Amino acid sequence: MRLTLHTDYALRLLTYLALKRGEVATIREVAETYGISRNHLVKIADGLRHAGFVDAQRGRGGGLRLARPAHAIGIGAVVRAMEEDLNLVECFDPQTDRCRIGPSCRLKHLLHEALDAWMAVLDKATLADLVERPKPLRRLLELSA
Amino acid sequence: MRLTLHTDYALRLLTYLALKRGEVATIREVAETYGISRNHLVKIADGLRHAGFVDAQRGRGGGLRLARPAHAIGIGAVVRAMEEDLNLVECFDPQTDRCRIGPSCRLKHLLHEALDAWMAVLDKATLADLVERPKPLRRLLELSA
DNA sequence: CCATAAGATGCATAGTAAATACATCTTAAG
DNA sequence: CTTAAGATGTATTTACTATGCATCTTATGG
Repeated sequence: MRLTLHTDYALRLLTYLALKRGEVATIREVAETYGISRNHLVKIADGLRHAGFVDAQRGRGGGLRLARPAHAIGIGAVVRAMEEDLNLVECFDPQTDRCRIGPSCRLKHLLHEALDAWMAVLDKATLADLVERPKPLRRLLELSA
Repeated sequence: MRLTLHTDYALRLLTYLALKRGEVATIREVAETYGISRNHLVKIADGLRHAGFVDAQRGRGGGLRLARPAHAIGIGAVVRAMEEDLNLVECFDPQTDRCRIGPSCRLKHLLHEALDAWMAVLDKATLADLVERPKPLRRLLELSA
């Protein structure tokens, strides 16, 4: 059980933007800072834009910034937006379910319960909580204090 | 985020064995009943045997049976045994962690918390809970009432 | 004691999804 | 009108999961 890198990188990007305090950051800058693929991050930024978490400005001097204050960006919401497939098992999706005992299986309920518990934890936190202590983070990212 | 089919099939196999009430079932029989690959199920049965959930008897008249009563088989334990990789993100594993903000990142803690909440739900249930109402399940699997 | 039916094991292959790269288009600033 | 930025679509690579196949080991029954 893993989250996709998409989700991981999306949260890193948002963290970076939160630490920028409203200034724009370019995708290139963020990719180079974290040492990850610029092309890949483009897709992720696009996803975040479509989901309404970031605003993008094209052209010279452009870049990305948070579309809302950090405390208004829930971590659960970000995960739900980026993680396309939260079907833990085949039978979560009626389209793909081939399991014979589907109708009477209690496992599905249990796994749904577990997933709800997982999401509840993520829904309690916001991006602001992730950058509560900005100083060490800004140092690690080589952002001016 | 998905569980592997390994885990899914392992739980189906255990469910089948629980419904057999101590009688042996062959891997072939279980694979054919669920309509899944026999070869694949062999591997899964082997994993369950190594983890101590089932006993296997080779040779004619052999097969699988639960190594312990259903109420002593925790669902969380099965998931932990079958799901090799519970590293939700890169930074969960110090071996693979390349993230620059690792040391100060609060996300890791949050995701660990969420994973604990998820596991807590699974740890509360046992195989016995999954077959609490055996009749409809036995009918769906075409096991004699 | 041998034929057969079962699991055990290891290797090979296929299928799928994620990650990455590349090319081109659009937009805005100076 | 040049340059720097994001937008978009396609192609490729890679990794992992799932599956298949071949062979070995073990036990039972005739």
